[in-house]
Amino acid sequence: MGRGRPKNTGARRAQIVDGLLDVISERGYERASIAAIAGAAGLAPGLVHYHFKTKQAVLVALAERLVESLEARYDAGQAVDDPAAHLDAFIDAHLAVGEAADPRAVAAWVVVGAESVRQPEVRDVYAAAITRRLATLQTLCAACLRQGQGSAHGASAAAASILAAIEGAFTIAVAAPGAIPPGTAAPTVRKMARAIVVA
Amino acid sequence: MGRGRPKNTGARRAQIVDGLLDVISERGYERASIAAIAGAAGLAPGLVHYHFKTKQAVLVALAERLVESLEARYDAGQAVDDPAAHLDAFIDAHLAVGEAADPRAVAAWVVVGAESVRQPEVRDVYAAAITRRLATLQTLCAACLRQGQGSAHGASAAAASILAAIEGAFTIAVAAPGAIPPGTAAPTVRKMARAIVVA
Amino acid sequence: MGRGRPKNTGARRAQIVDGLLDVISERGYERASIAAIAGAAGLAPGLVHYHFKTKQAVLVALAERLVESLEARYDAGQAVDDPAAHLDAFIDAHLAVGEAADPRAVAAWVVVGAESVRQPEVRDVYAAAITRRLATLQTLCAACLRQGQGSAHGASAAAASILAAIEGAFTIAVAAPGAIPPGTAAPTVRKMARAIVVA
Amino acid sequence: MGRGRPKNTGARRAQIVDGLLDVISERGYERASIAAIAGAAGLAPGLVHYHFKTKQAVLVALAERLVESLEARYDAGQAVDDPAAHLDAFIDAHLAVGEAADPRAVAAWVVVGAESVRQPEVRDVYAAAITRRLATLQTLCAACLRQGQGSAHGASAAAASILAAIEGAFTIAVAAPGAIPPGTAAPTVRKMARAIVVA
DNA sequence: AATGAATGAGACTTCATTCAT
DNA sequence: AATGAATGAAGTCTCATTCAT
Repeated sequence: MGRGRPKNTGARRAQIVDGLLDVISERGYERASIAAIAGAAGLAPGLVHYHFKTKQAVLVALAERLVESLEARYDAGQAVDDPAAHLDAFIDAHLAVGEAADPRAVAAWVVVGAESVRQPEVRDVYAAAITRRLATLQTLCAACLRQGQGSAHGASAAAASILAAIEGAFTIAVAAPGAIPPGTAAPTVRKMARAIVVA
Repeated sequence: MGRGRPKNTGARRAQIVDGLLDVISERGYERASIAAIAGAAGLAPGLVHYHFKTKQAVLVALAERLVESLEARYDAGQAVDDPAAHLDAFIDAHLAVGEAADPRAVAAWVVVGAESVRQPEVRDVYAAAITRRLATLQTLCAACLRQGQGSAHGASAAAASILAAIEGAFTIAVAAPGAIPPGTAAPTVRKMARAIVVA
Repeated sequence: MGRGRPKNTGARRAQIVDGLLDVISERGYERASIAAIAGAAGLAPGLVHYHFKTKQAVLVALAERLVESLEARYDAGQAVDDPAAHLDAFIDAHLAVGEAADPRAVAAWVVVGAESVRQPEVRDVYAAAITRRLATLQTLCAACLRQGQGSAHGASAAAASILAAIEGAFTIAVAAPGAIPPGTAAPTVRKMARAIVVA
Repeated sequence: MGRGRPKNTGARRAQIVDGLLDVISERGYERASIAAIAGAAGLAPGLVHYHFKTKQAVLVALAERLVESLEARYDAGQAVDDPAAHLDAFIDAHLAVGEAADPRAVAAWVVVGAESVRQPEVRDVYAAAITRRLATLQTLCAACLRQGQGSAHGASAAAASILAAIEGAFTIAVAAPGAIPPGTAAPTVRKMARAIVVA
């Protein structure tokens, strides 16, 4: 007896998450029906619930993927030794996404943030990502501050400011497009960051 | 004249908007059914559509009220003459809301931002508020910069950074509560603002 | 003590029936909400149920008015002595309405016919009108036939044909406008009538 | 291929249209709620919107079916060569339906005519059917007239009269049952038709 | 694994009717 | 007589989920 059909669960799950990303970034979560997700993924509706127990599970999977790809993008740029350069790289990793690389991911991320207000499972993923990035940022800020002023005092507040500016730039880019001229968010936030970790 | 039942639409509309604020801040827009809104407002469900044409119209009214109350809060603090003090007042007006005064309003504002991704009528209100605040901030930043460095160069970028930090602090406060220690957002952003409009 | 406010029930009722005629002829009975009727009549919604017990009563009143005005139109043309002329006058009285005089009344009449399928009270009015007109027509046809062929045989069938042609012309005029060129219905049916009551 | 559940949309759609025919002919379109339609069809309410996008689409499908069956009924009787016999066959095809064969279809057709006053999509179907039948009738009348009087003059008016009489007989049969004795409509209209295409 | 039908709850919205003023 | 608010019961439609094939 053969082994039956080869498993392809991983690929199918990815395909479905892609479908949600498509729909969510164009029409929001409320309009992201199972049928719409399946349609965007090129699959039959019934298959979604074969690979995911609930619709919410798809959203959580998407949130996880967005976080991973953001973090991967930053990790990729880690070679140099200058703390200030690291900080710039961190900001670019996030806001480059926000402007050029993948507007769909940004829109989806904003929606995930909003959904996390009410879906605890989503919030867990979102909050964990925020916390992790805050920690990373704090380390970077501390290193910069030590080099500049000799002490790491204020690193936590600086990290919070920078992360808030990044997330806020996402929100504004999606909800009030045009308010911030394209291409200016990354340099602006870089400049702001330097101002507070050097002084 | 004076015959017949007196009108009370204004009061009822406010009551309904209150109901939406209640529900939205606790359970999000998706769960804010007409029945839930009416229940929170202590009214019969049918009344909602007597005073508002659609559910979206209630959301728009709520968005408008949130904007108004934010702007009123800032306007109330306008007496001094020092540009830096004005900038501080602006930030406090927003982030004080975000932390102490009315967490329901902050949660609702974040949801409005997310809904505005897909509902053009909501986006109009949201984007207009962002644009207006950006303009105000830019004026404030320009005044500060002229006092400090003699020229207003960079006022636009500074304003964008500050507003992004404010909006981002809202999002994070709602979606990842605890990531930023309560009470620190306002002073942190104030410090950041000073760093970039003085240097 | 005075006599209080002078009664104006008759005028108000007519006004309300007018409102229904307006709405029904433009949007059909299904869309004829009390609010829409009152709006078209320039009155407050609550007043409709003050003067009519139910919405259906308004429809019945409208049906009665339509019937009356049709019959009045025919009666007005009754002076001559030639039976064939009377028959022509009868047809013109109906189809002139159908084409030039008042398209609103025709549309309303077609809707009344359809509503009478399901509302017994409306059907009573409609069926009574049909029956009455059939009797009138039969008399006219009999007179014509006697003059032509000496006997009234076939008057009943002739009357039925003619009335069916009239009602059918109404329906077609409303539901398939353009199928019958305007202005041709009356002469065509007149010709047809003459063919069957003379031969 | 062959895997998965087989499609059955065609059969289900027909079943649902049947349900609407049932309800509409007994209670009118206004009472034909989705629940009532589904109930008459023996299906769950949700299924209706799985197979039809809107309720109106069901009505349009019903209108199309009524038209098809009428036209099929006439086409079936096309063998002879005598134009007058064709004309008789045409009339019988319609009015036989109206009297004996399927009173439900007649009632439904009258309602469709009334609904077409306000629903453009329904009107399209209805008007197209009227136009097509008018064209057919005109050809038949022209053939009869040429045989009788040598010229086809008046064929158009004759066709309009006959079609109006047919549609009117439908309306009267439904809305004022009993006004025309059962079984007399077809011979009466046949006689009328002969009178105007022979003279 | 996959397809697509089926279900039933619940959403928004409309509206006839009643009622307070 | 008149106004306009209030109610609650439908109605249409959407959709996550389940299930037969």
